[in-house]
Amino acid sequence: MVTLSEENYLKAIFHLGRHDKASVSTNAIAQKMETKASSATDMIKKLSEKGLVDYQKYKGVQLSENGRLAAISVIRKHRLWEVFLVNKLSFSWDEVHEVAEQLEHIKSEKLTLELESFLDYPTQDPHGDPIPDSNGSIPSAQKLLLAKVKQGRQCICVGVKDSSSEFLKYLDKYKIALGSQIKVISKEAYDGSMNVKINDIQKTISKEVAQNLFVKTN
Amino acid sequence: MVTLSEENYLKAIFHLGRHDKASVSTNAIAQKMETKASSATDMIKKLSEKGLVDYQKYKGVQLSENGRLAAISVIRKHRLWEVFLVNKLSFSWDEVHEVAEQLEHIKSEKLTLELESFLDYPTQDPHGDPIPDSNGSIPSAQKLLLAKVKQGRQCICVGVKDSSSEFLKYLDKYKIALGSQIKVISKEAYDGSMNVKINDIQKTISKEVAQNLFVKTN
DNA sequence: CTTAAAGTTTAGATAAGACTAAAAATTTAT
DNA sequence: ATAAATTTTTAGTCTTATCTAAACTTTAAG
Repeated sequence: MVTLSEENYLKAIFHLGRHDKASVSTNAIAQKMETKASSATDMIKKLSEKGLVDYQKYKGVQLSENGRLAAISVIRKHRLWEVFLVNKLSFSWDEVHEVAEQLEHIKSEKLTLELESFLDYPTQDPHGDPIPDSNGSIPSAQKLLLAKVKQGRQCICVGVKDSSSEFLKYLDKYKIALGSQIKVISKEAYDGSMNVKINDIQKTISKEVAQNLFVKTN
Repeated sequence: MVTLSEENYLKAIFHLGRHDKASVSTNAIAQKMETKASSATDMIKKLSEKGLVDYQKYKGVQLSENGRLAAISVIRKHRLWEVFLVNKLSFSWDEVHEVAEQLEHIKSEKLTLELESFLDYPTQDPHGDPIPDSNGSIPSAQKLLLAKVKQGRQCICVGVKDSSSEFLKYLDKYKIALGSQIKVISKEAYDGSMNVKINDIQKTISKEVAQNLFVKTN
């Protein structure tokens, strides 16, 4: 049995180890979990004893195969519930996180499968993040940051890197949503800002925004 | 903040104190919670300090107004989720309890309200139990046990007293569901069994079954 | 009305998960 | 290459919810 707390740690380790595949440091985990390094060490030991992570003292951890599957299962449920909250109940994409953090821990294989079917097998959550399937495979989205898009190119918004409520509200305010057409008119070398057309409306976008918006070029 | 464990105790006390309004004994609570009397005492003290129950040593407990509201809130969520599982996902009425026991603890007022709206404001769960509204009022169902129905009377199945998986499966097997028409043909004084017509099909029903089926006479 | 049985509470222990403070290992800088 | 800084671990404590065993109340029997 994986406890609620263990699930949260596994999820944190998964997210921290996502990009570079070096091992994840105790401090990084503690920071993500908003706890102290000593607490992280305690939990790491427990996860290690349960075979969910590979751990060597002072060298950080990596998820084992079982740990990875457990983490992905939680992430899958989190994202499915987010879709439910937005598509079926009237939550907006900046309101779903906290509730999904609770719902992701509900233990029922049948529930997850039925929910997935009820939602018509969505492949991404309201922020554009991919939803793992029941085998733990994660559909890879070939997406890039808007900041990387060359002048003159057209693209489609497919996700956000920062899914904080503040950023999502900013996007809502300017009618930027998943699927929005974005054309890069010009880029300002000085501050990294961009001149873009979003759904045919011209707007200047800061570097901060461009670095937190994922797009797909077409 | 009411913890998960506290919520479960409050729910247990609510159900135990439902019928007679005498105070609920420590042992009864311990038994319902499948724990020891000493553990129940500990929790009772905690609930008492939080003002959720009225407690006098050796005299049992009663829910305070706040405790009652907290218990009802949990029951409301439990029953709404059961409706969701049966009406929206394809759970049968004997499969919902365990999952609803988890879902009932999700904390989000908005979620509960939106869920209720999504389900079109149901007034009872799949077992015929009333769903409290957001103010904590419980619609009273004027129902009685099938065992009490007089010979020759016609009635409608509106709920179950025993919602164990075994009983619900028995009912499914003989096509007895909420809304089924039941006519009492005759009653056997010796063993309390009954001869009934259920949706025009004749059947003999044991005392055990008749004492666990709620009906409304018309 | 006294005593035995039943029910309840207290005392002391345990496990999970967190914390503080201090020790140990590693990394960085001189 | 060693000292300083940083990171990580250990040791000991706390809280929540549980347990066992023992002590204490209440109830029931005679």
